[in-house]
Amino acid sequence: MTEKTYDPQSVETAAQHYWSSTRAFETTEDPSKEKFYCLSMFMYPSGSMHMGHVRNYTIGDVISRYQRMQGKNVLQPMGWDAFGLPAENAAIKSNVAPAQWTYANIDYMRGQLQRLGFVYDWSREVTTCKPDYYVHEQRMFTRLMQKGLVYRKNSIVNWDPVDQTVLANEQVIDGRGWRSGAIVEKREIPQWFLKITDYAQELLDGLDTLTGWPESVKTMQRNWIGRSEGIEIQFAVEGESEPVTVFTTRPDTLMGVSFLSVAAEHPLAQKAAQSQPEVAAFIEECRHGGTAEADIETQEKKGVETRFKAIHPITGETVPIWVANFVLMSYGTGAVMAVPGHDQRDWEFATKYDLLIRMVIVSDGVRDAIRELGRDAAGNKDAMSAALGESRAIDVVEPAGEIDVLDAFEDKIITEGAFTEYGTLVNSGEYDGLDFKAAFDALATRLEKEGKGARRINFRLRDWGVSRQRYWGCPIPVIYDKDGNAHPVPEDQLPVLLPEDVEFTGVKSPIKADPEWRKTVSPIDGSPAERETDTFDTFMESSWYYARYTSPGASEMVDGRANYWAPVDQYIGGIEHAILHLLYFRFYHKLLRDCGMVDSDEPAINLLCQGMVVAETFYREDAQGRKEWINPAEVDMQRDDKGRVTGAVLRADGKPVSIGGIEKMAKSKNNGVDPESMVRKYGADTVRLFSMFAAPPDQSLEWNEAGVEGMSRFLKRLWRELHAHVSQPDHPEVDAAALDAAQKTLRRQIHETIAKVSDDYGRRHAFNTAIAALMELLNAVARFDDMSDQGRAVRHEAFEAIVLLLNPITPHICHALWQALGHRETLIEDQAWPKADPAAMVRDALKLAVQVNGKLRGTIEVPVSASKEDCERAALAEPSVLPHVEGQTIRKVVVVPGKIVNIVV
RNA sequence: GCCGAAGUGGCGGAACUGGUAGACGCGCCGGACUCAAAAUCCGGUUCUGGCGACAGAGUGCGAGUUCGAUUCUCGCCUUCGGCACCA
Repeated sequence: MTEKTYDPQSVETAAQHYWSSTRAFETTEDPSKEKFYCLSMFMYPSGSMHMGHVRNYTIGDVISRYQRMQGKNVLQPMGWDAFGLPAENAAIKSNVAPAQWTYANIDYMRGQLQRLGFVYDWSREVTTCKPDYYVHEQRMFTRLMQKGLVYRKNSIVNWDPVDQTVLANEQVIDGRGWRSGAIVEKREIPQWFLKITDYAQELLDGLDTLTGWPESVKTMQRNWIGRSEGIEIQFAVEGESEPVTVFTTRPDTLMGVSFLSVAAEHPLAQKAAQSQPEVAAFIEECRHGGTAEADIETQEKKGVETRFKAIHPITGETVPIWVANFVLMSYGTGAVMAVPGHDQRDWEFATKYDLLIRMVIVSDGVRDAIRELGRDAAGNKDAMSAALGESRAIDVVEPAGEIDVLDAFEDKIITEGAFTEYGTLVNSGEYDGLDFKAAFDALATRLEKEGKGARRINFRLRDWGVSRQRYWGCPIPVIYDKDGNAHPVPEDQLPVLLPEDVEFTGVKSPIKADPEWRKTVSPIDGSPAERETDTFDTFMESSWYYARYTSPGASEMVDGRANYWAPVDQYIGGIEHAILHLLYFRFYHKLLRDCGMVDSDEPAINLLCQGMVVAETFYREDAQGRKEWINPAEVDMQRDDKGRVTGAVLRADGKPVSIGGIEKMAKSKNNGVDPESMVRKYGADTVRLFSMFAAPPDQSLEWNEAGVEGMSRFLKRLWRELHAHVSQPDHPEVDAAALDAAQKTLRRQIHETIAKVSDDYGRRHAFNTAIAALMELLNAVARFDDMSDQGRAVRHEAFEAIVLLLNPITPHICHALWQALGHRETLIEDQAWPKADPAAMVRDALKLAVQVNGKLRGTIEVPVSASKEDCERAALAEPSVLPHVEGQTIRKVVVVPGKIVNIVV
């Protein structure tokens, strides 16, 4: 049992074998125990694990094992997000069917997970590309169709005119198709949508109940949902029967409207294009480029004037209508009223095309300045200065009056940029002098009375487009009859199977290319009909997998077991999923609830978003200046005698390479480190320990092999020191009353460490500082050379604590060391998390810092019972403090009990 | 462009509720052991000045609040994540 040196491979094989042969992590519903559902985002089977996975799953495994040691019934499942684009790309590249590629990857990666010691309940594994999984998704969709939560409408996609295919945003690079290089066009095709907007308000309100989610994620979701209160206003168009409807959150600026802007896809733009070649040409130009919002928002703002004129709903004035490339057809009504004086984007557009800029709102400062001037025509310059800001005030010629203030402010708006804050209305006829709220109410009431508008709550959130024109996805269960009417596939005909044994050569989906696959009959009258050949967005599968884990084998999507396990107690995944996945996940849970499948309102109580794994990059440039990226594993760093990095060399040839900076681990920069090779070299425990130690879980983690070696040293040292201890003669129980000062001190540190580490695991998820505290404890134990009976007893207590506290992170070595400490039960069976003993943590003296004017000048030690006056007296008597207070008047002394004394002189 | 984060020694990071900045680890320097090396152990290591005691500066930049700011407020800079068809 007492091996001399630590051999990770044999220790880990033995522990893993023990866990799998005893099925230690298979879980059943047990109402007598508190449940804990710990879920890490499931894996895309890309072929091999990367460090991001290791980090994600280590965090999940640590939390699961910790909760299990708290005596809870823990569910930790794993599965495969198996549909998606990369399988199609692999199929094209290596001429292997997507299904075959996917299943082979899953088999390999399952082994990788096991070798890292992650203990999942594999009896609950899900694979989303299998019919026994996606049949439930199809059935759910047909039910949602019947509930009216599904509809079909045209929407815009990226179209590659050369490959004749729809491209994902990722496949559009600088406006061109990634394979063909052709300039991408926008194209409208009919697609299926889920009415997530019906749940917009609930998704927004629900965020307030998610106290265990990071604030940043909730803020991003709130902004994404984007609730705004405003008015929908109809502008009649001269000579047209259909008005243009706009939505605005700033009706107070209505009198400042100097034109309307509509999207290129807006019906009025299309109509203008018929008679105006320049409009047609502009719309054509807008068709180029991708659909990504980032591209649209960063491109140059351009527009063209149409022949149409809109009629202002209050003044009856006519204003021009423009087509503009920054108006999104998918947001609001596809048309906006432009108020260049009070909206910066409109201001830039108006400046560029020389359109009218009107001032209709003034700041409170200007309003106050005018009131001031009304009372006292003198004393004007200061008021103006305050109202306008330093730069404008100097230009004002005295004597300034009310008109000068307004003129100067208007001048500022026209030349310097829009004034976008709330203020007081001017140049607005009967509405002059009103503030935002009063103007909003007055205008809303009038427009509603005249039938020209209505108060409205608008959401930025758009309905979820779930159609994809791809092969490797779940077939959308819809049948089109001969008249083109869509019908859900009847439940007894589900699943609609995706053929797996196909030739996939590239552009066209095999189920679209095959004229037979789509042939079916109408569920209404049995006449010939065709299937939908689009497949679902893969976010569909990842929106409910957590629920399926609770009910393996259920004939429906979930069964009664779902309410035992759901909601997830701890969800762990990358911050990159903060909006899309996590919003669809929440939405789908509400759909499940409304279909009577779960009782809860939200799918996950606590959320932890881990940061990325990054690493240094290295490269050499060839003659053309192209960079050849070199893997960090092949490079040695060079340093000066102060340890500063001076350069790096390729180990193979000893010649220098350039250092390219820290980047996210990626194939493109060849800075990925293979987890498998790290496990072979150092063992899974070391890899797990490093990934938990090097950074707090929510920050990015820099992979550094020297740091990994440090972790390996720590585990070897623990092994050595612990075995040295157990080779000593047996020791008695700890007798707290009989301990000497040094023994007491070590014992206090043991219990302080138990308290700190428990808090770090359970509340803070600060695994890095938990490990640091355990290292400090081991350092203290190693220095503690007391070989007496009580000395050995206290040392034993320390080792037991270290092994138990470290177990969630490095479970293999702890499994072995627990038995080395003489336990007959294995650690996984004992499930005992240690408790800190308050009696062992009592101190009789406290250290206080003494500051003079906020600067540290010394420390004092006082009894725990010392009063504020005692502390002050001791501080003023401290020799290192004296020189700084002598000859000075003491103005104030701040004493913070247990922390600090600050003397102000 | 919009939304959300992050920025602290040579490096990763710590300081949890406004109270001793730099825990722990890496790297580097010095020492012990060794024929030697590896491994291991011990000591040192923010910067500047000083032989030293010590003094001064210091948490991206610039202001502010406070007896006291890495922490709170305002304004900037840089880097990263997301932006609806990558997952």
